[in-house]
Amino acid sequence: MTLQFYNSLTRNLEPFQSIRPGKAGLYSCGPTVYDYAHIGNFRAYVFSDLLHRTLRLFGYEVQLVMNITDVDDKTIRAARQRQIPLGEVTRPFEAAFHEDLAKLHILKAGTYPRATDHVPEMIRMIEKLREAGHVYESEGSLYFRIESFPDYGRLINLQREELRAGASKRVASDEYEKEQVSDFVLWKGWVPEDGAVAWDSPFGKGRPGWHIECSAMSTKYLGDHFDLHTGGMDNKFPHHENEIAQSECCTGKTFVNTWIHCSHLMVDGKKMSKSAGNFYTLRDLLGKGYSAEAIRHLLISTHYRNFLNFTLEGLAASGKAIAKINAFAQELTQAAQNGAEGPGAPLVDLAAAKEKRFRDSLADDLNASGAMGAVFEFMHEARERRDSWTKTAAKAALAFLETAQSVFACFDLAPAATAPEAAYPEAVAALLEARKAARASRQFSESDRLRDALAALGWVVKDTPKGQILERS
RNA sequence: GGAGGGUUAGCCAAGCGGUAAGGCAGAAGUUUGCAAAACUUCCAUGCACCGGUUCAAAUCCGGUACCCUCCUCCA
Repeated sequence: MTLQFYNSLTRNLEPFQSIRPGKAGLYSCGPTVYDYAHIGNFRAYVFSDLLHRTLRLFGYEVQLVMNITDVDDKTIRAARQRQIPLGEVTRPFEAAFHEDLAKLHILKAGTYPRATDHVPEMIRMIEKLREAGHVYESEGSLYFRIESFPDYGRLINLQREELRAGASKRVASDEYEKEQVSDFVLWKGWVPEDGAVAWDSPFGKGRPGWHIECSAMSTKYLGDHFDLHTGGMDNKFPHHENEIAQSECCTGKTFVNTWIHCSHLMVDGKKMSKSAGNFYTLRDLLGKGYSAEAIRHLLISTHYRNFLNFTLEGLAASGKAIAKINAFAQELTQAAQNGAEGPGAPLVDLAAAKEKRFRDSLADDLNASGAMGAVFEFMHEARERRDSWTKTAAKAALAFLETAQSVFACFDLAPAATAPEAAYPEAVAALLEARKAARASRQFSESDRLRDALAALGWVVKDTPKGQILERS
């Protein structure tokens, strides 16, 4: 099956055909580094990673670019409030962002261009647009005249008359400085609130508008015309619409073939957002003891174009689900080492069939839920075929799980051996040792008393055929 | 007001015309000194509602209800 994606530009499912055979250029809208990203933001990045990994699974060499927005109203405001240079606001959050990406097993982009490192490119682009007659000046700032781009509004199916009317009640009626309310700024003339944040340009001292950075940086690293551009639904308008206008008016070429937008993460039926205050950061959740893998599982468990209602209950369910696959991988690893000889055809064939279902699901517009279903079906049906768990077949089964892991990246297929008892605090280790002795002499009331004692210290003890195992309660 | 999306078991969720995947929770059983874990089995005559098309509809068409997003901070 070939890959197909839902293209926001055409509102249709389309077979994916890359511009250059075997290669895919992917631009993923990155963060504004004025604060920690919340997991609603990370849904978009995990979605983009799912796309990235799926493209790789299907043999594409992916060139991924993700921007870091390190100059805008919010970052400048934070710098002013804290009375520190802009970079001292943005760099720590940029570093935190990369740490969070790594924790969520999001593959690294080839480049993470910063807006502040690409101001000359943006200025050149604005100059080109000005020469082509798309730009006008007002009160020291430069604006893009959307009337000069007939295709404006394709992404959101916008009626141009509505724009003219300024249909949104949110538009302040005193914004006269623009010819039309939906014209957007390319270059913001310096104002005192900007403080030291300013660049010299042929249009005077100032700073770039938000939208121009993505046009300048994406075309710099991926070319004037590239394959895929992703982001959250709320970036369709105005951000991506404006990117298209700027880029196409500047280069005269089609900008991006396929636009893919992921839907929002909800909390209590409402969009998770900074402004609403109903958000969790990755750090919050890790601090509560949830694993990054469970978070990743939850984020990919719903199709990217559907709303995902985030709950801690759902997160706990994800943690339990992935633990079962991990245990299954353990069993298979045992069989791969100690199993019988022979082809084990039933298990080998089953793995091939489920892998096909897995790949077909992903190819169909990134249906991760269907693909995850294939993995669980495989686990159950493999156990029904235990007779065929030969060394060879178990290796084939593990190979399928590794393929699944190459896209989902939420399992632990080779978990470390249970920590030795010596690794526990002394008091805990002593209780464990005493309980072990009590159990050896079948003094179960003493054993249960020691279990309660451990519970009082915050540990749950479980008896397995291999001995006692401790877990944090 | 305009544009777009949604409604499938207690919760999450796939399904894209051929008779309801999967996960969590729950129930019973195997195992266990007892638990836990693991494993096995069970768990929607039904897909918001009302019509229509069809041999066949959760899937297509028309309508109704409710929910959500966007319409220049937003991933």
